[in-house]
Amino acid sequence: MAKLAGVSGSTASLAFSGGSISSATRERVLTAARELNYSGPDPRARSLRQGRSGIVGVIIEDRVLNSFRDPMTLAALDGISQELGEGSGLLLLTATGDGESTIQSAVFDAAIFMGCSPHLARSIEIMRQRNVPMVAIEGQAFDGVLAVNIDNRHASAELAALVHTLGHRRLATVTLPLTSVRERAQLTDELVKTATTAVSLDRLLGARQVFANLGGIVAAGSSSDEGFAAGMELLSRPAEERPTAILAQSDLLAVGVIRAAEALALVVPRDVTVVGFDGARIEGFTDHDLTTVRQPATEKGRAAGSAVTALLAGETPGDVSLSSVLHVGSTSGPPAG
Amino acid sequence: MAKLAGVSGSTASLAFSGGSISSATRERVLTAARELNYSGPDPRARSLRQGRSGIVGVIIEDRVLNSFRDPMTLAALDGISQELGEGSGLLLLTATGDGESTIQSAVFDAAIFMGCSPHLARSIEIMRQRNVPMVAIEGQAFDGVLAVNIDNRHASAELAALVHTLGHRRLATVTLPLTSVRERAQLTDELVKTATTAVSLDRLLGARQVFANLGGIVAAGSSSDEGFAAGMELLSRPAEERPTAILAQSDLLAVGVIRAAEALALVVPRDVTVVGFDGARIEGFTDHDLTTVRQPATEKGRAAGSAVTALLAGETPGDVSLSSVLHVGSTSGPPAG
DNA sequence: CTGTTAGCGCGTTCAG
DNA sequence: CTGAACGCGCTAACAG
Repeated sequence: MAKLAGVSGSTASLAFSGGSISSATRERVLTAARELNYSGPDPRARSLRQGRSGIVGVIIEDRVLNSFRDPMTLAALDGISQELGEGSGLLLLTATGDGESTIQSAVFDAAIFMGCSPHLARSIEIMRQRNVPMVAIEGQAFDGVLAVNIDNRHASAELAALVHTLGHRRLATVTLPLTSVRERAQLTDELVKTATTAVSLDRLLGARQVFANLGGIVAAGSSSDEGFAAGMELLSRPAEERPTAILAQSDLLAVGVIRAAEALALVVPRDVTVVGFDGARIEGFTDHDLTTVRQPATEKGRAAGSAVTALLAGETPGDVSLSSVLHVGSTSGPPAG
Repeated sequence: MAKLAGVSGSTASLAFSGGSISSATRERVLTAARELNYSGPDPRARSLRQGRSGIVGVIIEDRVLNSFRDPMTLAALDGISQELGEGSGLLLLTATGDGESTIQSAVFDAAIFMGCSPHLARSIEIMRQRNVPMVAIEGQAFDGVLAVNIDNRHASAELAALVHTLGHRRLATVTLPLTSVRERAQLTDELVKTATTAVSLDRLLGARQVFANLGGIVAAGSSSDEGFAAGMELLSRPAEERPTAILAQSDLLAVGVIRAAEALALVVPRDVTVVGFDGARIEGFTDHDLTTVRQPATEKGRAAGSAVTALLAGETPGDVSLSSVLHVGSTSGPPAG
């Protein structure tokens, strides 16, 4: 025990954690510590004793690269980080949901799920037993998990209504992945039934409030490449069959769809209306002003962070619901003819 | 002690950590645990006892958003995550270098610095005393910190040589930030002297091996907006004074410079040659094939991850140096006239 | 203001 | 293969 050296017992503890102690003694302790190459309390022991580690777990279900290439997810992470400050670290855990992951053996005081599906039910169960506060950002509702959501369904319906008002009747959607499978596919009812990703499902259901049987393509992720591929598939048809409007579930997808349209010599919005979702500022997309819904991405993170803080302080904050705002840009217009 | 319940003492430990134990007993322990709502060993206590937490700290000096908006940094993080696998979590620590940050009190077994400056000297000192293995990705060399680097200087010189060979003699550079100050500025010798960011400095020095007094602008970050602003500043001059080539220290900056050129009605590469650095796939930048240097970004992360694994296993791996490869695209050409 | 005592929850001995 | 004792490094409470 390094403390017994120069001075005394656990008075050292106070010296390091800034307890009430005479500054003379504190000096003595600190110099003694230096001579003995003692660098302050061991974080592990401290966290055992205090029952707190200052770590907040952030659980994502995909690879790091895929998750944070999406500007909205990254913004949310940034919001969390801002709100929690330098006082606490963010423990990034990727849980694909298969076996026992680190999530069960890792040290953290609270958990934030970012867009996670119910695959993690078992992990959640364990954390609940341990009394670890949990917050889910746009995840499926779970008992004992505080939810931070945006009005996906409503906003999506609003966007669809706009398109409907413009006069469009034959349209298609490009959705985000509905499950953890990352493969492009036709949007079928069967697929919808097995959907586990709340965000995608809500946005779809919102759109279907206006266009009941809306079909289209499920993308393998949120990128303009995926949007391009889906766009090519949807728009490579004779004008009479081709959708006159496409609802993409993210701005990145929408940008890809627009590129596909241009590659097919179609003019947006004259030949086809394209709308997105997110309100992301996309590098190099300056030719058009995308019609979309702007969601408060950073705010989601902040709200989650502040909820965690409150929960750790023993308070009992309620669910949070944030709202997005419609932005009518230049990529939507009445159908041709 | 939950264990004393259904069965026995600390035999439970073996049941959970998979020690040699009769599977009958294990079953008994596990069911008893379930009934008692005992969810396995407490991570905090376990980590104290074992001296291992399964957590690797990743230290960045900027906001989360700024750091990971850069595709290279994100790719490196992904590489780390891939290499370490689900077995260990990544603890994201933002250390601006001011006061005592979480870095000193956080629980982790090893640390990876991503592009960190010597501001963290004190933190590093502490971790060294604690015997926490450290790896730096493109950071300044530090005693006891394993370095994972790419050949910034060499690659930059190679790129500059290409431009020189093409016949350019009047040029400018747009560098990444040289210090932790995020402000656009003229590149002065004074600024270079106070530089703390190894990457930027190395790339500059490499270019100066070919163009001795190369001047230009220090950007406030790696984004096309910054590149645009710098490009406007450099290119808004009469043709006789205007640089005929611009060396940007990142692809995002280069893209911005090209946009600035286009905004000024200059044609690339006829009126001005623009080269980047990174080899990033940039969303929506498809008109040009950027002349640049492709660096192995994911590899950097993997190398760091694998070094950490080795260090934790008690091995003593050496520094890693990865090399980039020149890519001659369509944004470079001989000077006009 | 300082020193003493008693665990935090677990992994590891060592004897049975 | 099991059960009992000990200690990891620290800190909350209390006694001096």
